[in-house]
Amino acid sequence: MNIGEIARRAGVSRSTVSYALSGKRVVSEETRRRIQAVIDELDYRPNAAARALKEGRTRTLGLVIPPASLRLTDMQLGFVASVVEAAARSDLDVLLSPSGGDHDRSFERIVSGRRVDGVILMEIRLEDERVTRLQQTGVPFVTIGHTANPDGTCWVDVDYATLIARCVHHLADLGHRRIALINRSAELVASGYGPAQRALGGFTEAIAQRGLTGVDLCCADDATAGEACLRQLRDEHPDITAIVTINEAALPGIQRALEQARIAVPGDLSITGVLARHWAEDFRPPLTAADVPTEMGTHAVDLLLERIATPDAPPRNLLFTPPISLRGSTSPAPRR
Amino acid sequence: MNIGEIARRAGVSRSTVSYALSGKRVVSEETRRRIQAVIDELDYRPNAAARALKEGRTRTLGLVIPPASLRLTDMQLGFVASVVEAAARSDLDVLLSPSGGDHDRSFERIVSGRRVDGVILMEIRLEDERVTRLQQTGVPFVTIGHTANPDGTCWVDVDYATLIARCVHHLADLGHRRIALINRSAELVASGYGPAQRALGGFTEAIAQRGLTGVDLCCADDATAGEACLRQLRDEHPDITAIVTINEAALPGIQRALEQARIAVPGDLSITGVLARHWAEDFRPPLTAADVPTEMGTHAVDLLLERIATPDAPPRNLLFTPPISLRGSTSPAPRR
DNA sequence: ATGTTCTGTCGAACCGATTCGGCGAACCGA
DNA sequence: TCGGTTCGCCGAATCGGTTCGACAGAACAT
Repeated sequence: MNIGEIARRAGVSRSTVSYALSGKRVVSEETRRRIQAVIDELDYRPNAAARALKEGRTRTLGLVIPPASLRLTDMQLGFVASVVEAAARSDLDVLLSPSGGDHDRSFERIVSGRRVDGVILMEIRLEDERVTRLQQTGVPFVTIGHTANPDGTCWVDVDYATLIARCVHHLADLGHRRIALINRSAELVASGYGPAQRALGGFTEAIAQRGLTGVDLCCADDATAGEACLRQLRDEHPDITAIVTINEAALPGIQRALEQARIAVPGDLSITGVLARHWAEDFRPPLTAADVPTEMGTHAVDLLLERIATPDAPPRNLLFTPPISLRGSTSPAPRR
Repeated sequence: MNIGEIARRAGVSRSTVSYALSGKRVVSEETRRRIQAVIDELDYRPNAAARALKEGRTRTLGLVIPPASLRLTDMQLGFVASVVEAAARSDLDVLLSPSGGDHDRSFERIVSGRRVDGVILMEIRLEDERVTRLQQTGVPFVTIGHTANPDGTCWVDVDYATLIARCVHHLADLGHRRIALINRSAELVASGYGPAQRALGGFTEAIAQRGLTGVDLCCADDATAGEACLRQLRDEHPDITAIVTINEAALPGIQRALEQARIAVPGDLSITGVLARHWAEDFRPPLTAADVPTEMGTHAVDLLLERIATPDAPPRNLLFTPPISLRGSTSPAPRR
C-alpha cells in the first residue's frame, strides 16, 4: 500500500498524488477528489521512513528523561506531559530516551542516528557531557534547566535562586528571623544538580542580605525522609519559625511529622517554597508558594521548533519567576 | 556523512561497509579494520530512516499513554518507566502517543504510518475502539489491561478482581463484617475502566460470598477527594471497620482525615488494598496490600517482541496476582 | 593443465516517498 | 494563424541504506 498503488488506482502518476497531498503544486479539483477517494478507500498513509529519508527530517522530537530507575518527581512528570502534548499539537511525535550517563546507547542512537529533528534534555547537571555531545553533533536542542555555562545554549528554567530568595524575604517581612531550607537529596546537591544548588545559593544570599539565621538541610525525595527531616530540624534547631522548601516528595512526611508533633501551620511554623501547584494545594493548610509553571514543557517545544527552523539565530532562554501564591501557610513569626 | 562517504574513504564499495557493519557476510579482517577506523574518525552512524525504509522495520515501539491533561497515577508512571527501560535494553526506542479518544491524529500516525514495529496500549477501557483499530491495521500490539472480550489479543494485567477479593477475605478472616471499597473516580467507573470495574466486581462477589456488608464509594484521584471520601464514609457508615482501596492518589487525604478524626489504624480501622508498593510504604502505618508489580511494562515489551517475531502464534496473556504483603495496617475487628 | 570450490568484494536494484524540469493542451492577444 | 502563457500532469532523479547475484582470484583436487 504505497503511493504507487494509489497513483495506479487513481490513474495518475505518483508525483501527482504527492502534490495532491502536500498542496505544493496545483492539482485540478477533479483529480484531487479522485485521488482522495482512493486514499480514503484504502486507508492509505504515507510511509514515515520514506518521507523522512527524502525530506531529511523526521517530524519527531527526542526527549531525554532521567533513567527509569529513578522515580520521576511530579514536576518532571508534568514536563514530560506538557512536552508530549505540545508536540502533538504541532503534529510531532516524541521519542523517549532514558539516559542519565554519558555514553548511553539510546542517547547516541537518537542524537547521531538522525532519528529526531531536535532534542529536549531534562534534568541536566551544572556540568553535563550530554550537552557537549549535542553541541558536537549539531542537533538542535533545548534544555530544561541550565548548565553552569549557559551561554550559547537554548534553555527554559525556573529561577530557583530568585524565587527562594523571595520566599525568604516574604518570611523576613513577616518578622521571621530563623529560617530553614529543606532542599533535595544530598546526592543531587553533590552531583551539581542545578535547582538544588541555585535554591541553596538564593537562600544563603537572601539570609545574609537580611541578617537572618539560616539552616539548610538536604532531604531525600520521599515521605519517610521528609518526616525524619522535620523531626531532626525540631530537635536540632527548635527555634526555627519558618521553612522554605523545593522538595515536593517530602511534603507528605512533613505533614505527618507536623501533625504528630502538634505543630500548627502557620501558627507555630510558617511554610513556603517553590512547588508544583498540585503539591501546594494538597497540603493542609494549602501552602503559600511560588507555583512552578506546568507549561514549561510547552515553551521548551516552542523554543526547539524555533531553533530547528532557524538554527543560526542567537539562542533564546526563558527564565520563569512565577509570583508567590498566597494560600495561608505563612503568618507573622510567633512571639518567643 | 553517509555510507558512501565511508566507503570512499576506506576505498571499498558501499555494500562492503554495510556487510562489515552488520556481519551478514564475511569481510576480511583487514578491510573491516580499515572501515571501522574511518567510521570512528567521522563518528558515523547509519541513517535510521534509510534503514527503516529498506528493512521494513523501525526498531521503535509505540507507547500509547493517556492524554497529557490527565495526571498519570504513580502506577501508570511505573509502567511507562519499565516499558522504556525494557525497550532500551533491547536497543529499541519508544515513541509516545498521548491519545485517549478514537481518532487521534497522533495515534493514527503511529499505527498506520508504519512509524513503529509494535504498539503497547495503556489504560484501555472495557470497550476500546483503539484495539479494534489496531486489529484492522494489523500492527502487532499488547495492551496493559484487557477489554471485555480479551480473546485473540495479547495483554498483561493485574487481576484486580481476585486481589480485591483476597483483601476482603483477609479482612473477613480477621472478623470484619462491614467493609468499604474506595474505588477510583465515578467517571472512570462509568466509562468502563477495567481495573475499577473489576475491583468492584471482586469486592461485591467476595462480600456476598462471606455474607458481609459492603459499601462501595467512588473517589476522585486526589488527596482532597480522599479526605472528603473518608469523612463521608464515617458520617454515613460509622460502623465500617475496614477499608479496601485501589485509589493511590487518595491515600494522603485519607491519612489526613484519619489523623484529624483521631482514628487509629489498625486499632479502629483496618486498611488494605491493591497499591504500588511505594504508596503502601509511605502510609503510616505502612499498608498491608497486594503490591502492583512494577515490572509489568517489561513483560509487556517481552510479549510484544514475541508477537512481532511470530505474529501468527496464538496470543499470550499474563495475569498478575501478587501476594498480599503484610505491613501492619490490618488487625482483628474492634469490639463494639 | 583443467575443473571446482571458496573468499572477499563489487555493482545494481530496491524500499517509498518528494521534487524539479519538462511537455502537451488550452487559452490568450495580436 | 501563430507565439507566448498558464495549467495540470508526468518522468526521472534522489535520499541512504540493505541485499542479491555476479565475479575475480586464490586454493585445491583431479
